[in-house]
Amino acid sequence: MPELPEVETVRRGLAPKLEGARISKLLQRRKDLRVALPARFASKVEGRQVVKLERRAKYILAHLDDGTVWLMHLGMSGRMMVFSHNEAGATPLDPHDHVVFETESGWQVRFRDPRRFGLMLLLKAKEAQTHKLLRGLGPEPLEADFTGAVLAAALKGKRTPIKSALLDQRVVAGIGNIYACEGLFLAGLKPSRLASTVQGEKADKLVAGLKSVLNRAIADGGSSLRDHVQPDGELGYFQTRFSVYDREGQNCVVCKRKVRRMVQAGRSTFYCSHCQR
DNA sequence: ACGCCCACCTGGAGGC
DNA sequence: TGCCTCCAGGTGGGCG
Repeated sequence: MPELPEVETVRRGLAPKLEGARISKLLQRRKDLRVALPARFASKVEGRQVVKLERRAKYILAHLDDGTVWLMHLGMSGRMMVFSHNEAGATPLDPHDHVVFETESGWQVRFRDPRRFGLMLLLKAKEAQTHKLLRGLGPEPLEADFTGAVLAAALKGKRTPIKSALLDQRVVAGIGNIYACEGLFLAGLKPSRLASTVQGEKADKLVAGLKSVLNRAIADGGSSLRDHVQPDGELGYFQTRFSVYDREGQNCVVCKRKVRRMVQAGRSTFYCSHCQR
């Protein structure tokens, strides 16, 4: 599911409702997602105020007023849905609404995740920097310090296809299957190219391609394929702008030759064999 | 240490 | 209509 642009879209949708708000009630409808939910989850969150919502890679971090960090990941099929008090009353819960919480200001948020690959954890303030899920993450691709030289250094010696390397969250954080394919297309790089050969100008172009596609996707509210919707229920529409992803057999937007699909490390890769070298 | 493969889940789409 | 197979925005663990 959700990659960086979708997670950022969710963060931006939740922030106006949650930042500064106090959690009045939390309902945990299932004990475990990808990992066990926090013990005594409700009692640790109820009464706390959300100070700030932050995104790191594909994680959303809700900083609470006691220093706790409420860590959320949407997995493949997770979404956040925001309802006003009245809307919530008129909308029955779905069997996959695993965590439901309310703010004193009258919002209800539902975390719905049919496949349950997502997670919610509570980290103590000190843990937040060192927790194993966050510790090894690579640079944020939209930060100014993510440059061609930085990417090139991370790829040095990597004997894996560049497509697979981009999915490695230690190399760069937040890229998933869609934006790896799209970024490589924009950079004119063949997905099967050995990662270690992406150096110099090639790395510069790849960084530019990734930043460009991520920024445009965020501006469009992310890509709504199967599960992603913005917290207010609006669909993202970046999927209508894909150059290669999910376009097998259709014409390349640049050269009009057929877009191809192959499987790398068990994941579909879409590319144009003429435009990408 | 590194790279590959699988498992973890559910649901939707398409074929017969 | 129904059943069966394949596929899906992720990721961490185990294996060689």
